[in-house]
Amino acid sequence: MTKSCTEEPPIIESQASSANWTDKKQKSGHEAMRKDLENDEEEPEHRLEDAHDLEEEEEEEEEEEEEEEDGDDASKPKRRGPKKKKMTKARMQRFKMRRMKANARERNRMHGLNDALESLRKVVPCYSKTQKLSKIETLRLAKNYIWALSEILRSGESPDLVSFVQALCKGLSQPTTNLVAGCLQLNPRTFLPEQQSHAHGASVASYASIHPYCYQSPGLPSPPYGAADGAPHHAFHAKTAAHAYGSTLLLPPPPPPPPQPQSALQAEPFYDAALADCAHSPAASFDGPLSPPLSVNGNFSFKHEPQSEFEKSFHAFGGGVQPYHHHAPPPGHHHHHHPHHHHHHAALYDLQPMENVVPYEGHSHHERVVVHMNAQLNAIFHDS
DNA sequence: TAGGCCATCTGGTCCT
DNA sequence: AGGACCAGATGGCCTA
Repeated sequence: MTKSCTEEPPIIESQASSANWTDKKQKSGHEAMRKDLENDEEEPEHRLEDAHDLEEEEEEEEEEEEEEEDGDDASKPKRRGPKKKKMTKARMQRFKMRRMKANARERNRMHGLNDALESLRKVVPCYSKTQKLSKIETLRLAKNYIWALSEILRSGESPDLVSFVQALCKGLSQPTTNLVAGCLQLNPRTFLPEQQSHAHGASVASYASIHPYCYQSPGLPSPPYGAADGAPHHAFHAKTAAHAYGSTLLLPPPPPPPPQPQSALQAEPFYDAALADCAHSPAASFDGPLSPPLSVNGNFSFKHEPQSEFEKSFHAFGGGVQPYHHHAPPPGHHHHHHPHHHHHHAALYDLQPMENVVPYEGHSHHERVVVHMNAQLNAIFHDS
């Protein structure tokens, strides 16, 4: 099929399994698909019978081959290198079996990879079960996020929210940028140069103070992955950032987002997922513990690049560290019995809430969330 | 319909 | 030899 298989006809069975996958994909989740595929792995069993029967055939066929090959050698000029054995039925079967096993392994391997990617999605800002980031965007966002966190750890300073989001979104596609902005409850319009001033007051630290998981920590830009990866020309300064990020952050002008959750913004706000996770048992939906700030600390060996462009802009723009006081919410904080979190920070930080961001409905675990956040911020801002 | 994303198959290479 | 890893190819689905 794909490559010219001179001696191997297409393996039709495997195609069937592939079709199986894609069909199921539409209906149910990956889990179901995976089960099917696991069954598919067993498929060799019923084929094993064939192979088994052929085992006996094999001997005789083997002899046949020899004769045939001898004949070939005699009639044609000698070929060097490994003989191309004729595909007997038995050999064909063995080949198929090998191929099927290899395919199954490869599938599993890719599933493992996807699982890992999924767990990465969960620890990166902006996790949504309904609207997943693509693989590539997940990796990009993760990279930006890591960079941002490490920079914060290193500098001990917290950038303003706009800069932070810009940093996170660096190099991301526009839809993803929208998504991230939405998840962080930042109106994409805020990115527009002329509107940036609105959000400048809000530091990432203060924002984080009400976003536990969602906002595991504030962050800074990552090396532009579109450009030379090693050369950090991060412009954290919002003004320069607006240019540096180019079209990525320059979202299509104002048209106020539709009232109903749409496309990129219909994803659960980042904190939705986070709160949900907080609300559930520790196991939640994470494969392992959400990488806590401390482990971040432990894992990072941030190379201090003295006065990189990034640093300069970071220091130029970042607010100081804002100690976290979760009992003393910023002015304007209205405590509802069932507070909608986006209302909270919208009021608190003068951010422009996304009109079409789905409000979080399961706020019954706000307290826990706050505790989480507290711990995280402490870790981020005091333990490093 | 084109382009993006994805899952899978496949053959090659390297490692154990 | 067999498995892991990789990259190219292919085809399906979805969306703008």
